[in-house]
Amino acid sequence: MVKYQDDPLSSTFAALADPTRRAILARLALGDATVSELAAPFEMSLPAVSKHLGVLEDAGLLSREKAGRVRRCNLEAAPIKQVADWVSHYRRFWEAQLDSLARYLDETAGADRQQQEEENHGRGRDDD
Amino acid sequence: MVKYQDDPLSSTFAALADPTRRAILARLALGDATVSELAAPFEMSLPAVSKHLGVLEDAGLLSREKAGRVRRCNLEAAPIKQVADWVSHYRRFWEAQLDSLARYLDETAGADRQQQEEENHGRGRDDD
DNA sequence: GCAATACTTAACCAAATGGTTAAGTATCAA
DNA sequence: TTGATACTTAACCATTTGGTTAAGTATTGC
Repeated sequence: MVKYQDDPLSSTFAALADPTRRAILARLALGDATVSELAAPFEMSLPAVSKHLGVLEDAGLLSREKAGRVRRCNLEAAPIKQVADWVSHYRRFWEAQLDSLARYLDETAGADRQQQEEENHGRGRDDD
Repeated sequence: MVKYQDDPLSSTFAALADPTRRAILARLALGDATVSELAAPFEMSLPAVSKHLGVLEDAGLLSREKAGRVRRCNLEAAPIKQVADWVSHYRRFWEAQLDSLARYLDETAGADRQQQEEENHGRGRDDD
């Protein structure tokens, strides 16, 4: 079936699709750490964490340098920038939603305010 | 093993970790479309596309409304905004890298240029 | 009503994922 | 050199994923 291989964005998204790995990245955002330090907060075995680190490393999100018998892990943000770039193409869509909400609020607040109570069944989004 | 279930960010990332699904979203960014229209560019079977749409819908990235015997699919950008928010926490890292790269280039271009060839084993990243 | 259209659902398969335990490797410390 | 430390690798397992084909379900048009 052969997935990704030369599809960096897919492997980045796949790497990020796991809460353990995102927690590891969050930890690394505070500063570099050894494998044991990264593993400590999790209940899973060390090999399991090691695999997660492998996935992150394959996705280019993490680099490791051996220093004696410990491996120092560093966050590598470049693939996240790729994600940010991909995401940016869709920004207008959620902003459009906010825009039309704002426009709606403007309109109702502006001219015909008395209509508000008659037809406040409108576009009832209040979870933003 | 029970994954995600109540981890929207994970299921969003997982949904985005497939080029077919990202292509579908890109198509939907041009306007809504029926299932057949979405399926047309791909060589895979219709059920396969249907499954992809199911994954996107489960992740909240797509909504479908039945109109007669066709299903109109719409892009839903809210989960992508969640991704953008997550990503934003890491923005400073790639900006920092670009900064330090710029600083490094400034330094090497500036003062001691002759040292470059003696120690260009340094931070040998050239794949940016 | 009957056939075509536009799907979805079911059943199946191979490969990938995420975990385990056990064994291996490299380094430090005594 | 021997043992502990810090991992990684191997082998295994259950579940998920992404595809297939075949069958099922609405809806439309004749």
